[in-house]
Amino acid sequence: MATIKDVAKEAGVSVATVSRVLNGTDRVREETVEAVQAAIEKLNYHPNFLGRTLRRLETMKILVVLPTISNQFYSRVVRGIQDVAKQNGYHVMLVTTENDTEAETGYIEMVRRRLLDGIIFLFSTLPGEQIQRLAEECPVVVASETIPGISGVSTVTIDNWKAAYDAAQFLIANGCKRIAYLSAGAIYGSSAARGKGVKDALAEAGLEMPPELLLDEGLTFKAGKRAALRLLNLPVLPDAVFAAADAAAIGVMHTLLEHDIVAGKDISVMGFDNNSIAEYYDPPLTTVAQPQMEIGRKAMELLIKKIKEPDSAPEKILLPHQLVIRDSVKLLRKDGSSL
Amino acid sequence: MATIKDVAKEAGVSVATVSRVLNGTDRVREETVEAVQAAIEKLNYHPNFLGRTLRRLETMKILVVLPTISNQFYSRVVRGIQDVAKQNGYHVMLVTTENDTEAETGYIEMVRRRLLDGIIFLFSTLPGEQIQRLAEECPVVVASETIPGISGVSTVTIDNWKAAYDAAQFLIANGCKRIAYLSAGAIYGSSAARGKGVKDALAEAGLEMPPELLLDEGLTFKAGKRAALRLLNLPVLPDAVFAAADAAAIGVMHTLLEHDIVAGKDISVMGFDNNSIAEYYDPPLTTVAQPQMEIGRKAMELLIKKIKEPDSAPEKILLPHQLVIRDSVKLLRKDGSSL
DNA sequence: CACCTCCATGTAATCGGTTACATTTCTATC
DNA sequence: GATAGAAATGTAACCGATTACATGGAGGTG
Repeated sequence: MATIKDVAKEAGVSVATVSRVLNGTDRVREETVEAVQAAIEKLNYHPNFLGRTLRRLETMKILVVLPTISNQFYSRVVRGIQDVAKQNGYHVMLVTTENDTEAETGYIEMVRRRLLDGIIFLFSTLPGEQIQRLAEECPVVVASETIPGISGVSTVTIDNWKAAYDAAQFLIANGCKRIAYLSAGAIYGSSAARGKGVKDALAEAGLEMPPELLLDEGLTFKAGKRAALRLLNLPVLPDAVFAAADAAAIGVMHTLLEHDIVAGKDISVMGFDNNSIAEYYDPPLTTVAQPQMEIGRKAMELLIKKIKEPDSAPEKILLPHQLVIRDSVKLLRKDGSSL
Repeated sequence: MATIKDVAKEAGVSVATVSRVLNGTDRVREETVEAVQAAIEKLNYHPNFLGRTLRRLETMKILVVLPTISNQFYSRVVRGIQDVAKQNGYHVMLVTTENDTEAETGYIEMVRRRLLDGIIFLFSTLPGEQIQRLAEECPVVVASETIPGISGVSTVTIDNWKAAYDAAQFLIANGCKRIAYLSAGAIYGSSAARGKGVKDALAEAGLEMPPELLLDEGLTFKAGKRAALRLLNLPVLPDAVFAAADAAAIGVMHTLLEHDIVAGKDISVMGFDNNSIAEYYDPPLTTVAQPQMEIGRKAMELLIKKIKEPDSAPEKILLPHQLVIRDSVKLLRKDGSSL
């Protein structure tokens, strides 16, 4: 592996001159530039970033922490992050925690130890206080997900409570009285907020949420299938199932269909996120859309701001959500007479 | 940001002693260890990795290049990589190229410049020769995908030609004579190999592959839908559609169904990869399974070998594939009389 | 020709660690 | 109590770059 010294020797100049040619920071005579470039070419030299970043104390790299990569929702958020990152000359690296707290700790150490300029959490298995502490030392943004018990960290999310509240109200307006809610349990802060939104909407309509309709099997397709089986074992089926992710909602519809219960006709089903499968499944799924790209873009903008001005105050950004009405919810009045 | 010097001063020892405490490389008196640890605690010190790796010339980090993260296939391969990486103390970082050659070049520079110990390509937009050149300088493994025109680089794949050949033979054995093949065009080397497998199987049965049945719309759900529309515009529909990815096969089935053509009854459809949606779609999709986790594991093993012994010879590993027969292919003899 | 200026380049300090080697301190032995 | 050897710690070189400052030579001016 050639170093700057080898190049300098080869070209018959000092390392400083080579560095100047590499960075274009200072005037160098044309012939010298050519000699250096010839040496670089000949030795197939590539500057070692470590030396440079050690000196400059910035890496132009940021880290995004995801729960798992097999999720279309996150892939769109990441796209948004990458957009803004690219415009600003940053490289984006992704890591998945796969529920491995130890590994995640390793990754955040990389930020602490200045191997990366900042970090965006789209999820975390770590306790809020640890993230809080990290944020006091390094640029940190939390996006899409909320982490209980943190303040002083910039976040970009939708209003999960309101989104679920709106969804539940839509179901209630269409005659549903018993609404099951599928979540991923306590790991996801957003799940809890959404649960509360459903409960509050029900309460406002004078309804309640019996505990047997609160399922936290998880939010994958398979989890949806499991949840549906549990619902089928109940003495009476609920009027509606609201799942905190589209994949789970589709799992529910899939299993119900195996028992000849058709979503949109015999029962109402709603999802969350508006993945493309929601549009194409049969029946197309009514769901809550999040502005995924925009979440990513804003998160990266906040992170860059924090990198450039470490002392700037944290911001909490709420982006708008949207109900996407398709065919999986049984409408009370199809003619739209007074809905 | 505290440095090792600050800690040394605080603890009243030299930087060397602090370093020894941090790395446990040498004997240090118990009381000194405690004093240093107290200083570290007090200053909230975290060693800067750059200094260390600069000296040691290894980062214990590797990079995985993916086309996109919204693909379950890759997520399983990555899981396999992460398994082996973790056992060996490596951290795994992911980057997606999103068809951005320039960005990808940036990432491979990180490896060249020793910011990372090695790189696994699950895909690449770069010309084969560039990867070839990189592999001569740094540890590189190509997995799951093949890149045309490279030698001297370790690879882990299935036999894509044979897998497609087997799939086509299965279709032919079930009476299909006109088989459409959906691929992603020239970017993916595996697509081409699979195309050749189909063609060779057809040729062996005395059949041919008319050009209008060779579609390279891409391999997403939407691409499958587009391809189906093109097939529907043909004077006669093919007997079978073989897509080089499950998502595309399902897109095909989806659009055909909109025209009342039912896969498994009116037409045969096969996919590739055996994603979980293949199992749960209606009808469940007949497909070719790849040992995704194993591909990832083997790839990481090869990479570690290459990192430890840079001069070891490259290996080309072929892992077994498997036909997964479900209901999307119309079987000639349902009783199994002489299949 | 002396002197000043400017340009190109070299020298050496520096970033934050690690580590070979040197030095000091302690312990054991006679 | 002198001395050898081991243990603990310090000193300084080093990893590969960047960059402030020093230096030397060319060209211009009076």
